Amino acid sequence: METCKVDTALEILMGKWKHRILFELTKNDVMRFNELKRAIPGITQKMLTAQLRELEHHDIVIRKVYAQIPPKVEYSMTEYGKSLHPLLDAMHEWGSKHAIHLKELEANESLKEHNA
Amino acid sequence: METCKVDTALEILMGKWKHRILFELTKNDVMRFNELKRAIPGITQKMLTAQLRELEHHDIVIRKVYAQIPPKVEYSMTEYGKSLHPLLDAMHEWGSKHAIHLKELEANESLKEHNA
DNA sequence: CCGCATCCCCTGCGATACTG
DNA sequence: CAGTATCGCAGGGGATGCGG
Repeated sequence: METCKVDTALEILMGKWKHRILFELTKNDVMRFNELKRAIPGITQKMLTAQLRELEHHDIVIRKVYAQIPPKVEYSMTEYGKSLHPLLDAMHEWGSKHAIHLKELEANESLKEHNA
Repeated sequence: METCKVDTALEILMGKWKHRILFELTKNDVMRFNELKRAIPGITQKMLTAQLRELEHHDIVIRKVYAQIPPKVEYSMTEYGKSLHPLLDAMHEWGSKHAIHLKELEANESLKEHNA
């Protein structure tokens, strides 16, 4: 195998909010629209809808509509989407360690500036 | 731990070419500028430079300059950057499987269109 | 409650040309 | 060989308002 398939994985995560949505859906198995919106500070309705649609289109997330008033829509990960869990966990773990590393870097840089 | 650190990991990979660069640098331990450029079809000099600079700034990649004419610059991953290897592998592996899943999805959709 | 439509801005990226 | 400098555009994404 020669070609790089990392981008194929990244395509799924691409977009400013997709990973946050997935992160929430790994913590809570099933969530309603506004529940997600509240859980993700800063996201707009437009973006939440758009990103969810893309995830749905990629068969990562499933959308369940209850025909009632007021409307009720539930989102959850598909069985296939759940195959992303280990990956998300790994990224989360690496990210946590990197956050620490970042602080060290910043500390060093402010030292340099201080000495300059 | 409550906050999502997946984005911290994604920040490293963000940008159209970063993952490709890292992918090459996992295959070949150390590469020269033009060697990378040749290995990554479609990338421009500007982008290659920019992305390398960011990776360098994040302490993922190291840049070694030889003071000679013609110039010679070598890029390689830092020890710290190598901690990304397992993650990149995992993404590559998931991506490979997903590429197959994608074909099934497309097949289903063309079926739907055909029946419509 | 859930979502679509519209407008607009900003930046990521490409193309191209120039230097030590 | 290994970069910088400049220009320009497409589209991702924010703000806002309407609709079932």
